[in-house]
Amino acid sequence: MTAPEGQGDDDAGGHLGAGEAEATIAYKLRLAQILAFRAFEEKLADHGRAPRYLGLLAIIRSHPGQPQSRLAEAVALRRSSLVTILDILAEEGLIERRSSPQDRRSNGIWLTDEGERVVAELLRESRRHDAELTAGLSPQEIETTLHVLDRVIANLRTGEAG
Amino acid sequence: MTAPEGQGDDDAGGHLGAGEAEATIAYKLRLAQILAFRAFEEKLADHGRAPRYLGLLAIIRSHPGQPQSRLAEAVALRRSSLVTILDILAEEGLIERRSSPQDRRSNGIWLTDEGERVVAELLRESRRHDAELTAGLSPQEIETTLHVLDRVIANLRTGEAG
DNA sequence: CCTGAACTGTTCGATGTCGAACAATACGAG
DNA sequence: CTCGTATTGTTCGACATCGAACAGTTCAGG
Repeated sequence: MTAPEGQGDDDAGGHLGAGEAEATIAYKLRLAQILAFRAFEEKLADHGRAPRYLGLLAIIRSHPGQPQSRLAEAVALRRSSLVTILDILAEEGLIERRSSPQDRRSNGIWLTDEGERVVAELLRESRRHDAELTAGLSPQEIETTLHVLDRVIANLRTGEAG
Repeated sequence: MTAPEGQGDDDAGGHLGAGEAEATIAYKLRLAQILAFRAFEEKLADHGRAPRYLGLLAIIRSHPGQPQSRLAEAVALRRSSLVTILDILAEEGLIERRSSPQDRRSNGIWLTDEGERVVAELLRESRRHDAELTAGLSPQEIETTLHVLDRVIANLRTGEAG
């Protein structure tokens, strides 16, 4: 019943499907994420690099003063990758590194006032963006999907042996 | 009810959440995709670069002989990115470029016999991987999520003005 | 106190993806 | 046929992310 196109047929219009691989969560997840991320960034191309790192910025807002390593885990990037990112966000005046008094190795990361302002605005945009993504879907379907994604993330994180 | 941690609290254990941004599909989508892709690649680190491009290979298998530009659209990458990828896959002996007789600009892309073999094996692995991702979830929840992701992808693709 | 293991942020080289440009080819309007 | 436009694969420079290495720091055990 769910055969968007005959596999192997040289159909003229529409997009190519992946045959049986298309039935997997991982496959659709990747496709959807690439397209969603791209669309969001293009729509806000005039907002500097903040849109790309909105997820990170939102975490910093909810958890001010956390060390970089903790933030890296939260956004599923590597400590080394976060260095450059925070350099950029600091240069754009959105965040601040304050060296921790308790632990001289680590920095606490904080939003600047400008950062707070930008994040608040971009979060509004992101809600609008999400509404576009999910057009034509019921609130129930969306809620189920959020729940499933939570579980998928949790399943993957328990396997994350440092 | 769904408050994994108090926002703003300096909770000791667990992972940091993104506050209100966490409620969006786009945010969870990105997190889940990064973790899933990474886990799959690490598990199959000894299989060359095929795991990373399994989605592409599966499409080629289902639609042999398609031009590169078509494949690029299907996997949501750019034409220019696909050139290097196909170079690698050709060098590993998994695919073949055959110049089209009808249009001397374009190449048809085909799996080699080795490619067919590798893809078949990796698709088995990917099904196993997907089962791990979705552990603890009901078939209904998974089906709903697949449906939602399909719709999200469709919504994003209609906006893709060339 | 001392010493070694673990953790922090950082640098560096390798690889992946992008956007803008390009030559070759196809094709439609006249 | 002819000319302009669109498309195809490609190259190139910019940027993002990674893994491996590193120095500085913390801390537990002896």
